[in-house]
Amino acid sequence: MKRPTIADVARRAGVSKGAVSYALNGQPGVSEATRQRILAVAAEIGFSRSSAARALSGSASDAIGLALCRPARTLGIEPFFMELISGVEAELSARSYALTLQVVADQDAEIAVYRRWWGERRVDGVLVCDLRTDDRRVPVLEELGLPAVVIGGPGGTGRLASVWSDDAAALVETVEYLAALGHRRIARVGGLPELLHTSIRTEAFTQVCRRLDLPDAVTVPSDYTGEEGARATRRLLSSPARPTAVIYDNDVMAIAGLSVAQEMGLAVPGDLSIVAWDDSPLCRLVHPPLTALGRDIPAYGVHAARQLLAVIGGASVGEFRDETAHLTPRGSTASPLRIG
Amino acid sequence: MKRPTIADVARRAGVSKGAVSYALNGQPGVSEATRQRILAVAAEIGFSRSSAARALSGSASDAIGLALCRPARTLGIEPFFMELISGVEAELSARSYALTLQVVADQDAEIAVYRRWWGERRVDGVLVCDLRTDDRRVPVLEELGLPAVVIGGPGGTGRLASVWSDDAAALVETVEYLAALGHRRIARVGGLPELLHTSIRTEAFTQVCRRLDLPDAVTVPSDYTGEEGARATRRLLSSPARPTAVIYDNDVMAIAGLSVAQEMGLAVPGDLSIVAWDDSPLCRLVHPPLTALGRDIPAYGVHAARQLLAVIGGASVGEFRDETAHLTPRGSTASPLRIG
DNA sequence: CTGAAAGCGCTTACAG
DNA sequence: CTGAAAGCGCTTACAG
Repeated sequence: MKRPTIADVARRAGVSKGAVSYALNGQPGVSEATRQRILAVAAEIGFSRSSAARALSGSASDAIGLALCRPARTLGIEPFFMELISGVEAELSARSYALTLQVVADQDAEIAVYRRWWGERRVDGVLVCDLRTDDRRVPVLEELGLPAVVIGGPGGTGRLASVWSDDAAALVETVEYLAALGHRRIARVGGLPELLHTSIRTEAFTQVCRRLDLPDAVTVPSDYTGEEGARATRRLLSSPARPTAVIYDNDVMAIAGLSVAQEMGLAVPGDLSIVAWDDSPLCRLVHPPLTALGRDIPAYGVHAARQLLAVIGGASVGEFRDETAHLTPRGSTASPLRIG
Repeated sequence: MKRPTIADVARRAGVSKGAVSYALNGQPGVSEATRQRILAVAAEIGFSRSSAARALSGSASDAIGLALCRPARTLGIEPFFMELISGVEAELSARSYALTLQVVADQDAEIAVYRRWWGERRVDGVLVCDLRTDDRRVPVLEELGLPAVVIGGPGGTGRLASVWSDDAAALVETVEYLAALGHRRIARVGGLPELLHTSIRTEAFTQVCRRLDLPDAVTVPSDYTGEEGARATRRLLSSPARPTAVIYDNDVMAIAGLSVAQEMGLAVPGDLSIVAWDDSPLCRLVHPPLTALGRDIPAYGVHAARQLLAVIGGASVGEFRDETAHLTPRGSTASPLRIG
């Protein structure tokens, strides 16, 4: 059984194929009555336009691309991407756009995917994640002319549109909160050092600690996995002047840190306060629940998708500053116990 | 700057467009020398075939679809889907297939998406998740003739190909293990009751408990969220004959259950043993680490994708039985303490 | 407001 | 083994 084409609709509605096309695209060229009749016929015979034929005729492919460059093991465990995707989807489905997903091994593979997608006209634009310091993907996308929105920044996005959140401000708020509780030795377990937002956080951390005259504002680099988070925590808690508070760059590492503290016989929050970035349901599941920096990630995805659709639509789009993460104090932070 | 077409390659290589097409598709019709020359020219000018034109000419669209019908909040927190997707991707990228993802609100929306995808020739086939008892999607896909592989079963998949794992066997192994430790009152916090694998597990649970002569083999239905997992656990632990062991249908609920037990002053595993399904890094992060039922989810995705590509290729494909989940004992299970 | 026609970039019989 | 040509299903100027 062949699927109906635009010619079937035209024949059945007694009009030309062109008229059907205009009616379907909501363009002038057909009377309102004709348009309604055509739409009714199309619905009746279950017609939907071939996306291939549309794309070939110069229309958009009505799909956007998202290439994810993270090893499978961290992809699964971090809620961030799925939440982002669900937001992106919400915006795309509303406009009948499809999302093409591709997991890539490294930046070169990612760049090759962009070239292929654009060459094949498979996507109308892409969302770029995990912006790095001095990111090689940015100039390639600029050169290709592939519509793109970078999720990250500020800065480092060249002439590409972007959506970002003020991580520096969120970090400062957190350190000030811990300092107000009486903490003096605050450490941080950071994310992948090559990511731009990691260096933005690290820089902000160093500066605010200097301003508040806190010593030893050490950041231990990590990779977002629980194993590395645990290792970094052990190292920090074994040091002679161990910190009384640790800020983690994601929820998984924070939970691993909590476990390590308990293993080592340290009370949380009595002996150690813990703050997690990327608030998630996980933070509320553990005992004590974790104080966390959170924001609406699905909404972030919605905004990114909206920006991209605007770029695809030909609009001149710049930076969009999303909500700043806010701190939700829970049971894992308190004033440090007086020692001796 | 226009992107190169097959005509550009043909002109530059001094052959017809047809020859280029044959060369690119690895079909007979061109000599090996010519093929190499054509391929070299194509690479040189950065040519890739328009997927739209290919699809329109009757070739495959080289994309498969995955519609996910879960609320955003559970999508993010469960590693399962991301792990599955990373496996699916691994198989697809190797064959240059794209993955089109769509998050849908309910089964009707999902069915509409299948109809649209097929009508638009946007995908060559689909992967179907979260199989339900008496699933309405199955007959629709059969009628449409859309190549599909159902992830789930056994049973309930009609004439569609499927990939499944023997949850009943895994559950029996778990109950026998707990019984061997001396547990008599074992409960279970189940997943969404409408999912087929939930009812398969529930049925297996009831039967093995009867066989082992264990009383009160109660299953509390839930929805995979931490909140519901916590609520179900509170209910179980407050009952007069509280269980000494609980099996959870996912990791998130198990972690929530652990938290509740600790809140209520019950020692794990002394007073309560906990087993989590869907072993994940999370299970190793908490304290004590959770005994869990696990299997290789990315591999499951690889197998599902491979099956689907076979179906698309016209092969007659049936059920594929994947690895059975195996139990990894960790600190959350032990013999129950003798009660006074 | 409508109809006939060209064209998008491929694939694939069909002659040579 | 190669070349010329039709056709996939749309969109969009271009005449009427």
